[in-house]
Amino acid sequence: MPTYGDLNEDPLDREQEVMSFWEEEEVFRKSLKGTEGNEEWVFYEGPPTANGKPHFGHLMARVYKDLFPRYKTMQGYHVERKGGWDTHGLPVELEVEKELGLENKEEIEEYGIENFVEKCKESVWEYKQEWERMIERMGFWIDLDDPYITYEDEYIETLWWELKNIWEQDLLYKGHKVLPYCPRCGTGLSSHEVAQGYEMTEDPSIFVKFPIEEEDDLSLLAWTTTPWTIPSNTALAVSDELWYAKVEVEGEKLIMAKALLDKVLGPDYEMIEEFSGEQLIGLSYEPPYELSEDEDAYQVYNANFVTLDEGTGIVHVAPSFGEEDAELGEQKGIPFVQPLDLNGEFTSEFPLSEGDFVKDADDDIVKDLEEKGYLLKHSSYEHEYPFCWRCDTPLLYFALDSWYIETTERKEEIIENNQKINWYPEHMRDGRFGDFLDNMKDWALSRDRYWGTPLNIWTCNDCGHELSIGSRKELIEHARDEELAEEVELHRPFIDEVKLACPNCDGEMDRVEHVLDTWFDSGSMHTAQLHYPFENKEDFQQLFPADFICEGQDQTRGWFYTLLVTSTLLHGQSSFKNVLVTGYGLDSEGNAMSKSKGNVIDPWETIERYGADAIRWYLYSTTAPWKTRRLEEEGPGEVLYKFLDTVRNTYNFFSLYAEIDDFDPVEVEPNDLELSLLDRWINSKLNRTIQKVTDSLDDYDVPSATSAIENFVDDLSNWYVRCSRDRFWSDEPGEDKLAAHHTLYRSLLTLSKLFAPFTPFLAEELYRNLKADGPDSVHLADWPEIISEEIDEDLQDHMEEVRSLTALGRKARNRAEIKVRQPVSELIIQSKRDFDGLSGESLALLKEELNVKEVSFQDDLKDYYVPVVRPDFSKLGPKFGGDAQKIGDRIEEEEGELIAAALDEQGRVEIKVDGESFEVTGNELDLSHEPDESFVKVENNDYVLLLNVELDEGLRQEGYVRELIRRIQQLRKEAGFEVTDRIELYYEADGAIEGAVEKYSDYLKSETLTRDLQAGELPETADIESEESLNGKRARIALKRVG
RNA sequence: GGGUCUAUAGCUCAGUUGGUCAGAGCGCACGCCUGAUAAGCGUGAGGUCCCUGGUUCGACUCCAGGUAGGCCCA
Repeated sequence: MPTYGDLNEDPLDREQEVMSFWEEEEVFRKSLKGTEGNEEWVFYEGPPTANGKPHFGHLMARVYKDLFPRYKTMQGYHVERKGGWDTHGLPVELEVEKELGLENKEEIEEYGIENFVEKCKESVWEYKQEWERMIERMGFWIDLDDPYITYEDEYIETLWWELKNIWEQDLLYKGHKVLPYCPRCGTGLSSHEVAQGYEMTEDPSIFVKFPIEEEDDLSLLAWTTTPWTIPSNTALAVSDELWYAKVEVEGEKLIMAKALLDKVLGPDYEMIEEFSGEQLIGLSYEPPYELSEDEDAYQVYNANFVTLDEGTGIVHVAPSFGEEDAELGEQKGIPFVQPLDLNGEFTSEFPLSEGDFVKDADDDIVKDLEEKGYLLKHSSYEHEYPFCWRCDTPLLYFALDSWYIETTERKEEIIENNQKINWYPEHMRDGRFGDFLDNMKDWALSRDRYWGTPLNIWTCNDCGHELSIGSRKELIEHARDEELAEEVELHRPFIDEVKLACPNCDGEMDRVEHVLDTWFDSGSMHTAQLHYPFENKEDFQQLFPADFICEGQDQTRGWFYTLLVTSTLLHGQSSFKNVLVTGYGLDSEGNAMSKSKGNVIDPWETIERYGADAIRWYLYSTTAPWKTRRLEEEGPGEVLYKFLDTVRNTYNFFSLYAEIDDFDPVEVEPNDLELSLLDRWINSKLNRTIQKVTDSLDDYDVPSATSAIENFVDDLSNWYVRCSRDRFWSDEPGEDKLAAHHTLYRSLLTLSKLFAPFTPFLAEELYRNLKADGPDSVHLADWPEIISEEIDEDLQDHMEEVRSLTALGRKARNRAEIKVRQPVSELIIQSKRDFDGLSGESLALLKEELNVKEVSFQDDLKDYYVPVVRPDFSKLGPKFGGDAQKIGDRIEEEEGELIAAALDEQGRVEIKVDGESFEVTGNELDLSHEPDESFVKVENNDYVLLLNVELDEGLRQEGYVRELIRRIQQLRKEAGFEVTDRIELYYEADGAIEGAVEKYSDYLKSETLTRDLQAGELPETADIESEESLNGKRARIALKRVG
């Protein structure tokens, strides 16, 4: 005979046990093995970097990254889940620099690149265990035994193959563009990196005068927040669409935009003349620092970026700083002055600040400008400025040698491929992501750093020929030293040792020193994770492209973009078909969580309080994946107590009676069961739920799926079980009881499968406690199938009527202040709609739930209503003056029926007071119909209910007995009796109660499993005794267990 | 400055092509129910559906413009 046992009360115990089970039985591996050969449903892991700790935000995407693969696996797909680690890049180098106390690139090179790179390789695993522990603890199934690792030679080899492919398509080029540059890190940054570093900062705000050569004492007024760029000024820009003005202020003449005069100069200026910006174009001016001798320098140009938003309408242009400046400079051939070295320090070209870092030179430059009379105003200004996203150094724009992928060449195709991607939410496709594609720039691919995938291009020292190497084999073929090429690690500095022979002139070729933007690493994982095309050619056919990826919205310009670009260039299509974008988690105040604010939620704290299932369900059920949400620390707790515990209790109820009755599902032939109304109802609901959950998940609509499950659990626990309780504890084994057991069993077992992708631990325990046959783990089980014949909409609607009538009936009881344990004689129902009424089982159910003897349905309730007449003093007063009050009183005393009859016949009524007679008409009275006092009336939009509230002696007696039974049950529980224990019952009470007990003794005895019932003195040997007040009557009762 | 999302009860959130939708859960107050219950049920308090205009017979819903916040981009 089966034993079921209770579910663990402590979720932490449960989750530990389940984890051990998974590990011992290798359930994850079995789930992959079991689906081998089936259709693939391809998932790609966006690789995390393990040199930082995992935090709560990482869970936001990862819960979904686990949910869907589990779901699809249960549906029979084979879902490979290869883990991955992102290992290269500046963040790693910075960690190591910090650890070693290195300040800049010179110090790194002094320390030795080899040692440095070795440290980087260690550093990327710093928090690997922390990550693994978290992933395991949260029940995330992903293969971490055989992950792809972006720094491994094989991975790099594929990247080289890809790069060569791109090279051969003529899409890889070297440019000399002005690039955002971090002087501390010594490398250029790509646009997606710059984007991450905008920060509010306070800078000086200065208005600088640029004297015009053509006219004495006349200056153009320009504004800047970066005094250190003034030495590099080589042009001014105005807009030909704006109006400018010449004004006089304190004896000097200035030109600036007319609209901004008041804002900049205040009221104390004198207008001289106004003109279009066009007239300024081409003017020459005298710069404060004349660092350029170029003829084209120091002139006024037209530029469309000039606005009236801030400043003076005249923009100081330093093409070496600022992207717009650089673009204008390029267009107009404005000379480029950059008195800075690669560390961001002024060179001897600008002696005033030689050796100073740019930002530190601000004060000196401002002071100098002031002394020389170039400064009009000086204050400070808060604005956004790009900083290096890693080290917080302000970025500069430098013209650097840099390698690019010419993505713009293939822009159309990339955009086209994006259209084929299913984005969740949909607006990402044409919204944020589509916008980004529309504004596409070539991908600045190279970095002047150390720890990264080396760019696979060698240049001939003699003839300048460039060669792209696409594999180790090619490397060996071209290498001067074959042995070295065979063994060399594909990293700096080792790979730099490999010299090639130029195929053109046989000269010596050196590798260019660059490494790659690390986004190329992760963005190429669709191919590189399999070491394709060097291995796994067949697997690649199966595993490209992905059906599903899922990451945070911050990956829009990151991984999502690079995945699409690389796969379009290499394979002509997107590498993912469906992408689920997850939103941000904010703290309870609505602020983004950040280390600096100290408001980051520690996931471990939450896990150890509520467990992984609670966190998972909380995240799944609160809102759509892509929405920004406020995370409440108590959220998972509510989920646990309210929802998961309800599931546990429902199961425990089943288990209790199933064990008492030796219920064995294997022995049941479901088709032979005689199902009750409730059974058929919950079966219908169950199938509907399966359908809803399946549809919702197929649509990546997670909250709809969870809410369908929550509704089902509510139906099961609070209606099915609640109404079926007596079926379970009835003494007679029989068909009905078996049907109840089996129906509940089936609901719970199916529920465990529906739960499996969401709350894998609870689902597992539930399943394993229940299962009679089938696989050992719910995660090896099939997703439940819908039996559509069992769905009965009419039945569901019908039950809704019952439930709604029950609720309304309880409201009536509440209003009448009669508790449910007190039986009442009748309930009369009038429906406001077409309604056939209830009969049979559903009627019995309603009577049972409302504890009412008779229920009748009536089309018309007029028999139950009596007319009620009330005086309307606003009418009586004016008419009868001082007599109005006594007439009113008299009307109140009179039978409403009589007055109503008189009004009906004659339209008026004689009221006699103190022998005087008054005539009152209908409109001086308020006539209404109300149920007589023996009824309480309630109604809603659908029904009117009349509850008969008159209690006769018989009903009262039953009430006492019901009350007594309830107390006895409570005492049984307090005494710790088993539900099957028989008892002796002693009582001593008021006569009214005694009479009731005698009358209903059989009922009382069977409900409380009483073998022997005795009135009189309570024995001293009782196990428990108590004095109770039953509906105001005193009773003492005692219980003794007799086994 | 641009794009995008969001704004509904004290809190977290639903509100389906404009018309019984002003809602759920949590929290609070009172009552009820309980051989499974950290549960459940009923009632009540609590709302300018961010603001202002517009379209319409009718707007939480559609449009425009603002305000505030998140993210992304300049």
